[in-house]
Order: sequence, then structure tokens, then C-alpha cells
Amino acid sequence: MTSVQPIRAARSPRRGPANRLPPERRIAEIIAAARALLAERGYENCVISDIAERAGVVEGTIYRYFENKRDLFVKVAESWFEELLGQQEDVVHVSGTEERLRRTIRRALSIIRHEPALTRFVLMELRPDPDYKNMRLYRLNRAFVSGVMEVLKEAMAKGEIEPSISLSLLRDMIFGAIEHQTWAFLREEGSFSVDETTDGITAVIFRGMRPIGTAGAASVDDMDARLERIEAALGRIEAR
Amino acid sequence: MTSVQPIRAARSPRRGPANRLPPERRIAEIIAAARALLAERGYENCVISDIAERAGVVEGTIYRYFENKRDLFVKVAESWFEELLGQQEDVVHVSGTEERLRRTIRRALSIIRHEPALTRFVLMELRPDPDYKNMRLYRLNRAFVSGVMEVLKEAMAKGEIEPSISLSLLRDMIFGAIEHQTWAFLREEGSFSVDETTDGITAVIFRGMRPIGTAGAASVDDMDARLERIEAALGRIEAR
Amino acid sequence: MTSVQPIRAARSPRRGPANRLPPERRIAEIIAAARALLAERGYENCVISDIAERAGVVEGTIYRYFENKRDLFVKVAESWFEELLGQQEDVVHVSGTEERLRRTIRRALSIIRHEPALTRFVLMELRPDPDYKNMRLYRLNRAFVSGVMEVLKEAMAKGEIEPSISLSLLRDMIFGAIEHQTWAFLREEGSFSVDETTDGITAVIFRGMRPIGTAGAASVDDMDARLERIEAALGRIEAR
Amino acid sequence: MTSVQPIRAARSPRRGPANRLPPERRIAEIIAAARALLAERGYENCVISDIAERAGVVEGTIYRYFENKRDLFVKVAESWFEELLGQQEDVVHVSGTEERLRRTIRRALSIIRHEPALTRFVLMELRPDPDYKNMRLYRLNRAFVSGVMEVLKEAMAKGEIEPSISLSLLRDMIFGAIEHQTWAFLREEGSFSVDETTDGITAVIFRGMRPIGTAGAASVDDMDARLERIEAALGRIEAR
DNA sequence: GATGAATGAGACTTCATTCAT
DNA sequence: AATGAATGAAGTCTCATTCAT
Repeated sequence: MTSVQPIRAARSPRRGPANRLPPERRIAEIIAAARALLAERGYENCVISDIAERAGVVEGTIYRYFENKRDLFVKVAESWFEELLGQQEDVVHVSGTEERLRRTIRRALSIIRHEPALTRFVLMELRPDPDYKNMRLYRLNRAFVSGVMEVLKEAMAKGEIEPSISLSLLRDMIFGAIEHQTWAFLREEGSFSVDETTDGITAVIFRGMRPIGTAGAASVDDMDARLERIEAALGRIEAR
Repeated sequence: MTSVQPIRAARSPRRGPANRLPPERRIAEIIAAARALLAERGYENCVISDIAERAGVVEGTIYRYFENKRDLFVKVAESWFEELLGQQEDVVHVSGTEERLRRTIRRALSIIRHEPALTRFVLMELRPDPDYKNMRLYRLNRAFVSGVMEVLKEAMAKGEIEPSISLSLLRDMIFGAIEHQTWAFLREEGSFSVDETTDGITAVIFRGMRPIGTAGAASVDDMDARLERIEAALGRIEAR
Repeated sequence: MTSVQPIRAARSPRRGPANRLPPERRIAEIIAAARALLAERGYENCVISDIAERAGVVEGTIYRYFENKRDLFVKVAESWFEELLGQQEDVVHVSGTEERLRRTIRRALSIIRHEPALTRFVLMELRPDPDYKNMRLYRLNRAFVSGVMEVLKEAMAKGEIEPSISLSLLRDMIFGAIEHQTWAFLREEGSFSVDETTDGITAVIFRGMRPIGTAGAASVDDMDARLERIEAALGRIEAR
Repeated sequence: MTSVQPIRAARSPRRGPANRLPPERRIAEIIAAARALLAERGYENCVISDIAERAGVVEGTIYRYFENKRDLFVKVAESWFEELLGQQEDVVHVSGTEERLRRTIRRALSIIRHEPALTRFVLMELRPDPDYKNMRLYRLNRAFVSGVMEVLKEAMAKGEIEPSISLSLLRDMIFGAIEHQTWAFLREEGSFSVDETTDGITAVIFRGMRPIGTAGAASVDDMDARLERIEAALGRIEAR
């Protein structure tokens, strides 16, 4: 997947005569092809001619619909984010800060795990771009990340977050952890359970690494911990 | 028919002077040049000829000392890690888990902040390599990261960490947060204080985001609310 | 510290016109150019850019149709052999072992004489290749050489060849002699008549260097020799 | 041995300080190193720095004693021929043309078999050179080959060779056969016995491929058949 | 005499991009 | 709208040769 790619695609005879298509379909097919290849090879190792071949067109056609290679991949990322945003409703209605955060984290985790190359492309190639902030992608990304931020803001409003903590720091700890875990996974440093990781991150974010009970009264705290585990289990069951 | 023989004209070398240097110096200069350029451009956008120019040599000279481009940058990363390891003594003698973790985090944070491109190179280009684990760099990196792991292990041994938490998850949260913060900073999304971020990460890692005093003081009201939610969830499950 | 991003300037292609050609024509032209240059310079001294120039294209175009330099020249050799095989019918119908061998030798001789660089390339660059035997060229070459081997086998079956002689040794003497003669010619060590050489090789192969009559009865043998020469002359006349 | 050679020699630390040597010894060592490497890799794949390393000197030193790479290898070939010529006495005293030729062939065969790369270098790189004939090597080579030519001339003087045969053709058949056999051997197309090959070549050269006893015993029937063919051919010619 | 760091031309190869058809 | 042949700049890497030390 992230393998280093020389590979010279076998020269393959082009299909047929013309195959005229409505622009949207053509664009969609090219984007799909590019996305698939990106997943296999990473941005730098994606060759336009291979994308074209996979999309069933020739190089020139791609340049009819996209300014250049970079533009094409920006569009790929955008279409991905749009797809994601279309699925995000469900979390809103869950009550309880912790459970909502947990669900948001789980979603992000499973997305990144399923599309690591796209994630990487956005993180590594696009985000560092000087005018990343003016790109539509930036707004889409914000819209996506804002799920987490919303929950955090709400929690803060309710007084559930220590007021001196920077929300963006929390956000970065969450996504940073997700990414690191994902990369470790991609390096095949071991398996990785979405649920366990989700619970782990949520737990640390909420209560830190301190042993439960350390900071307060034993019995109530104990009960607290047990309730928490019950809630987590229920959340998982419901999310099925 | 023409005769079989022009036989390639003998090559004629060199015009400029020579500027002889002891190998270590030359190597050091090339590594420095490569490191600087890496910081400006990232690996893929560094071209050998630019590195050579900046190092004040020609391309060929670089290949006298390094197998190929990748090898050069591996050496760059190695020399960087060696530099870092040379400064690591100070943390050992500090007592108190939290303070030691804080110092380790601060160090990592300031390093990554100052050399984000190198970090990125190691993370993105080297770590995914199939035999990254056999590289000297891997060991150097481990030596560096192990600072954090040591503190965490110690803390766990002392019972200061909830035993169900995965240490590698904690590690990833710490470094993930550091990296995210750094990149946000690089995108010029705002200033960024090493001390504040350090304290923030440390605090969250140790105590979580809950308001101080809350964690152990779960009120009866709170429990009540949560029990209610559990009942609701159970109801939903039953209703399926 | 500088920002992480210039991101390599987009490449800007092309000035000159285009001169579009159907692939077969282009391929043919490139092969022709390569063949001509190979004849002039030999493999190692052929540089892609010169071939391109002679073919009226740029270097990149060559790589559109050929994997790499070696592949190009393999194709050159193949097309040459195919050309040869297309002309090979005529020998089959001649009766008489000696005359058939003579014609086969003459053909090989004139071919090698006209394309010594190609011969050399096949002999020196391709044949030593570890998997030469799996190349199409190997089969083409066998098809060509097999002309000689067929005649020899037939002669042996008819009892015209001393059974203790290795056929492959005979083959090597024939082709070895042809090549040596050709190279001597190429070194401009004198002219060289295809007919004379053919007759010489044939004669030695059939009867050895011993003076005619040495081994047997004088008169009959003498007559034999004279008949032989008459036959050879007739063969040449017919072959015109 | 004749393998295609990329191989990047491991950078190895130079031995010691200076190691001053009398010129002849130095030259001899460099030539020996070059010869060994030539045998392993072939001319084009011999790199000066590798030769230097093997000779225990640095590149620059080689250029003190040799004009350039080609010159070095010419000297290598020369020294080889000189070595050969120094061993050539033994054949002279043998009586009997056939036996002397056989011995000469065996010697040549075993030489070429043991130093195919050198043979190839002389044949392929040097002999085609426009002024090969002015090189000392040319004279040395002639001196070597003349062994065969002497025997042949003598045999011709004694009337043991059919006078119409060109001596240079005989020479070429002998050496051509030797070379072809050697190359087939190098391609690992089978084992190869110096003695058998020697005997085979000698036999064919002396008596041809005809079954023993046949050459001089052309039957009346045979003559009859041939006369018939001649008549037929004349008929065809007339019919044109 | 020896060193070996440095040169620099040039080889092969890749690929984003263009535009005549 | 689509094609795909062609471009050409740029990249990585090699190596014979030089010359300051």
C-alpha cells in the first residue's frame, strides 16, 4: 500500500474508439481512478498515464477536466470529504459528552484507517501548502474536524473541561493519537482494534493516565469507573 | 558501409579549481546543505544539484560520499538523531514522574518544532520502508523515543498509571499531539508556546480534560444522570 | 526557519511542432535509426540522444516505444532476423549436400558481411546474457542457424559425414571462419570475395586441406576435383 | 565471468601511507589488477577506481603510468601476448605437420579458454581500431598467430596442402572454430574438452568431414550422378 | 612518487503537459 | 469531446581524468 513504487505498467492497448460520456460521469470516473491509485501508491508515485488507463481514457482527457495533476488530487480529496460529511448526521443526537466524543473519535479512526493514503496526502502534501487555507478543501476539512470541536466546546460550556486547557490542544491530541496509531498500523507494527483504541483515547482524554481512584474517594470513584465501562460497552453495542 | 569505429571520445574533466577538504568536513558540509534544503523543501523536492550547489561542490562529489539520494538523507537523519542524543543527559536526575515527563515532552516538542521537515522525512519516507527496522536510524530513533517510554514504564511500575492503558497509546498521544501542534504552527495558524503546549499535554496526559476536582468527586446527581442514560440505551436495545 | 513549501514548479513542455506518425512507422524509423547507428558505432557507443536525433524525434519518444536502450537493440536485432528469415526459402529445393551447404554458407557470409555490427551485437552483447535462451531473438537465431544444421544432419544421415565428427564443431568451424573472415575484412586487411570464401570454406569442410588426390587414386580423384569445380561454378552462375 | 556487471564496490578504506615501489613493480601490479578485473567483468565494466583498489593504489597513480584507460588495457593485452610468446618454443621440434598443427591448436584453445575476456577484448575492442595495425599489439598478435601460419606454410611447401586453398582462410577456420567453441562454453551451453575439440578441428582441417576412405574413392556411380546434375543445370541456364 | 578529493560532461530514464488529428 | 503521439525539461547517477597537497 505504502510500498515504494517503481513498477512500469505494461503497455496496454487502448480500449476502443471514443466512448463519449457526460462530463460529470467522466470526472467522477477519473476521480475514482485517481483515488484508487493514490491508495495504492501515494501521491508522488501516481503517474498520470496510469490514472488515465485505469479511468479508461488517455492522458489528454484528464487535462480537459483538471488543470494539472495537483488539481486533480485536490479534487479527489474534496470529493472524499464531501462523502464523509454526508454521513455525519448520526452523532448529533447522542446525549452525553463522553459518548459523543467517543463516537466521533471512532469515526475518524475508522476513516483514517480505511483511507490512509488520502489522509497522508492531505496531511503531507496539501496542508503544508501556503494557501491551503484558501482552498475549498480547508473548509471541508474544518467541517469534518469541527465535529470534535463542537463536542469539546459544548463540554466546555457545560463546565466539563478544565477551562485552562486549549481546545485545539485537545483536538490535536486526539487526531495526533489517531494518526500515530494508524501509521504504526500501516508499518505493520501489529494489529489494531478500532474499538480499543477509541476507548483508550477517550479514556485518557477524559481522565488522564492516572489510575482510577487515585485522586478521590474510593467507593464512589470505583462506581464511577464501573459505570463508565458499562456506558462504553453500551455505546459499542448501539453503534453496531 | 562505415567502419565500426569512432570509439567514444575520451572524456575531458574539470575546469574550476579544487578546494580540497578532509572527507569528514566535506561530508559534514554536504549533510548540512542537505539538511537545510530538506527543511525548506521536503524530501521529494530536494534535487541533488541544488544540494551540491549549496554545499559548494558538484553533483558527482556527493556520490563520492553517499550511495544515492536516499542514503544521503538517511545519513542526515542519523546525524540529527546523534546530535539529539548527545544532549539528553539532563532529564535522568529529575525526580517525580510528572516533572520528568514534562521535561521529556518539552524537549521533543522543541526539537520537532525546530526540525519539522526532518521529522516528517523520518515519519513519512523512512518509517514506511520495509526494512526500516534494520536501519541504524531505527535504533537511534528508538533511543530517542525511549526517553518517554522509560518514564511511562517507571510510572506504571510505581502504580501511577491506570494499568489498563496501553503505553504505546500514551506515547502516540504525546507525539501525535506534538506533531499536530507543530504542523498547525507551520501552517501559520498562530503562534505557539513551547512551554504552554508542554504543560497542556502533560496536564491532559496526567489528569485528562476534566475540571480539576471533578474526576474523583462524581456527584450523586451525575451518577443519577448516567444511570438514566444507561436505562434509555437498554430500552433502545430491547426495542430492536 | 523557512516554511516547508515551495513545491516544485509545474513542468512546462514543448516548443517545436509535433510531426505525428502512426506507431508502426515511428517504431520502424527508430529501429532503422538505431540499426544505422549500431552499424557505425557498436552498441556501447550508441547514445540514445543520437539515435533520437537521427530518427527525428526526442529521447523521450524512444521510451514511449521501448523499455530501455537494451530493449531497443534487441528489437533491432529481431527485426533484422525476421528480414533474413523472410528470404530463406530458396535453399531448400537444391539437391546435393555440398551444393546446399555452399549456398547456406554463402548466404550467411553475405549477411554477416553486410551487417557486421549487428552480428557483433548479437554475438557479444546478447548471447552472453543469462537468459538469452528465453529471448525471442534466440529462437530467431536458431531458425537462421538451423539452415546449416539441417544440411549437416541430412548429410550425416546419408553417410556423407564421418560419424565421429561433432556436428556442432562443424557448425562452429563454418561460422567461426565466416566471422573471422568478416572481421579481417572490416579491419581493412584486404578485399574479400564472398564467392571465393564460400568455396574455400566448403572445400575445406568437405575434404580438408589435403591436396586433392593425396589420399586416393590419382586419375579418378583428379576428375573428381575438376567436376567439383565445375559444379561450384555452375552453382554460382545459377545463384545470380 | 561474462556476467553483466553493475555492482557497486563497497567503499573500502585505503591501506596505508605510501608504499613506494620501483616503477616496473608498480606497473606490473597495476597490469595484473587490470587483467584480473578484465577477466571478471569485461572492458566496459572495468572501472578505474576498482582497478586501482585492487592494485593497492589510487586512481591518480594509474594515470602516472598509463595515458588513459584504453592505453592501460592495451598494455595488459601486450603483456599477455609477451607471456604467451615466452612459452612457445616447445612446438618447434615436433616433426610431422599434423601433430605440430594439433599442438598449436591445443595451445591456442587452452589459452583462449583460460582468458576469454582478454581474447574478447583484443578481438572486439582493439582489432576494430583504425590503427590497430600500427600498435605493438598487432605485431605481438601476429607473432602469436604466426605459429599456426608457419606450420601451414611449411605444410604447403611440402605439398601437404592443396595449393588452391588460402592459408588465411585455413587460419580463420581454425581460430574461428576455437572462438565459437569457447563462447558456446562460456554461455554454459555444455562442457567442452580441450583435447576432443583439438582433435576434431585438426581432423576436419586435414581431411574434411567426409567419411574416412570416401574422399579419394569417388565411385563411377557418383560421377555419373554428378554429370547428370551438371547437364541439368546447363539446361536450366540455356533455358533462361 | 603517491594520494584521493574533486570535477563535469554526459548517460539513461521519467513524466507532466500539449496539441494536431 | 476524445485521442495519444510527441515533447523536453529535469532527475539520478557514473566515471575517466586532473591536480593541489
